[in-house]
Amino acid sequence: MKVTSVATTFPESDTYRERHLPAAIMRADDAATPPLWTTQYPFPLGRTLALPNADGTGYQDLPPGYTPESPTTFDYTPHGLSFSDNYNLAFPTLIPSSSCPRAYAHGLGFPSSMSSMPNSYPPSAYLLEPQRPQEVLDIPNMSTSSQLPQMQLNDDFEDPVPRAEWKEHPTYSQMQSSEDSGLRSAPQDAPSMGHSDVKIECLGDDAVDKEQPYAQLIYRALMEAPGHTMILRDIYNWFKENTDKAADKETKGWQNSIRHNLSMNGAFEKVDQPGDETKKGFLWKLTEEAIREGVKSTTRYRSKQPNKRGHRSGHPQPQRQISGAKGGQASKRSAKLRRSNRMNGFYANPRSVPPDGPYSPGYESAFDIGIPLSTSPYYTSDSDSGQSIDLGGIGGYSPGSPTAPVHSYPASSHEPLVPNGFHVILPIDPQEPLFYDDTPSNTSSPPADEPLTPSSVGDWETENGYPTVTPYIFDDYNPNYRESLH
DNA sequence: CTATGTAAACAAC
DNA sequence: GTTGTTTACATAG
Repeated sequence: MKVTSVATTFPESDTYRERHLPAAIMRADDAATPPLWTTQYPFPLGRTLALPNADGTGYQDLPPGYTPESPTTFDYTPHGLSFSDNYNLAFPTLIPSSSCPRAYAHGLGFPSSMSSMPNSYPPSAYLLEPQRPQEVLDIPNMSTSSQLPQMQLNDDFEDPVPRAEWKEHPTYSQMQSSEDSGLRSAPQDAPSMGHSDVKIECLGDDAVDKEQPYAQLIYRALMEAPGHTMILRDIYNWFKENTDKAADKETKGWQNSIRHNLSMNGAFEKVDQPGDETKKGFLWKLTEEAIREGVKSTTRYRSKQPNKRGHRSGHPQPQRQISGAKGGQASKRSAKLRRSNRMNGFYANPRSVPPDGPYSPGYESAFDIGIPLSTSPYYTSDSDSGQSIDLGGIGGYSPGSPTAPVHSYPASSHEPLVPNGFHVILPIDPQEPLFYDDTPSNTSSPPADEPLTPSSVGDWETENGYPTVTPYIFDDYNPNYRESLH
């Protein structure tokens, strides 16, 4: 498999660059004249590539002969698995969509019926560039690409609309024609090339990010980051450069909101920052689940407090909490408890619940084997059993490489690795719908927002001997079930 | 009621 | 002052 380059957008922050970019790349990036990318695989100008080592501890050297002026095509088969395979596995379904990730929010590019808020923000809804196969793959392999719904991988967000309807949608036709045209070599055929470009392409104004929730934006930021990790400061910077949240006000509210979302949304986890880092804070990282399935609303991670709106006085209560009720030590304790519970087994993945049950003695504590310090509450409240499926955590954290954590998931030499550090998780049955109705069912079906366990042979969970039935847990807002791990 | 944004209390550094 | 956690409240839909 040939890879011309890996394009991603990096925040301009120096600290970020220093942390994530190899010197050579930084130099290339700094080149006054943007590199000329092959016409076949156009890439964002001024941006460059960073191929993580297979072990995730660093970055590969640029291919021999590479220069900013004459980028070369080189082979890159870190795990003997073609990228098309990766994509194929990771994005098994044909999803039409516009190139605008926010279409759902704006109602652009889709029928109004498709604008309903998804249960989660699927990865590709924000994977604007990083996982776009056209930018990574050597398309000429038509046999492969024919299997691969590459064009549809662009931003397949949760789509409740039957596929039959997709075909009637303009966007779909557009994609079809694009597909028919063969190589998407023409610039106009190429999907959005960079995050900032996307904004322009989609709406042509800065209003784009205004309506995108923080969780999504953070997700995007992290998706663009090597190893899907960033420190808070860089996330701030990313927001400054890519959103209008920061520009809107001079207040610090947006930063608070970012922190709030990082803390409260289970899609984000923090990993320790070993080494000589700024020692200021943690690295924030996307969970594997988030990478796979996207962000879910932060709301669902919030504690289930009774809605007191009915009898509210109209202004904040003078002393709405006792000391330690929130934040601080008590918070940390509870977080730790949750973490412990989580690590205690079934926190991680409902589908990874050991046969003996979540509290099975033999169930190894992921927390003890060096995993992300994931305090992000994939949970509801302290009384919650704190479930989450942070499989990425289990064995997914490489303490020695904060900038490129190894996502050994599933642990295998065939672990698919996308050049920019994305480890594509795949065991999704091609027949399996990407998204599900979130309506709690009165039947035995799993929580609706939970992807159904693939029933096909070869399902990794099955291989692990774990049950494929997701236990019911109670969701914050739905007493009928609890979301397992998100 | 849900999703989201925001303010703020607090603790630890 | 920054970072992270958590609660509370406001608001739009």
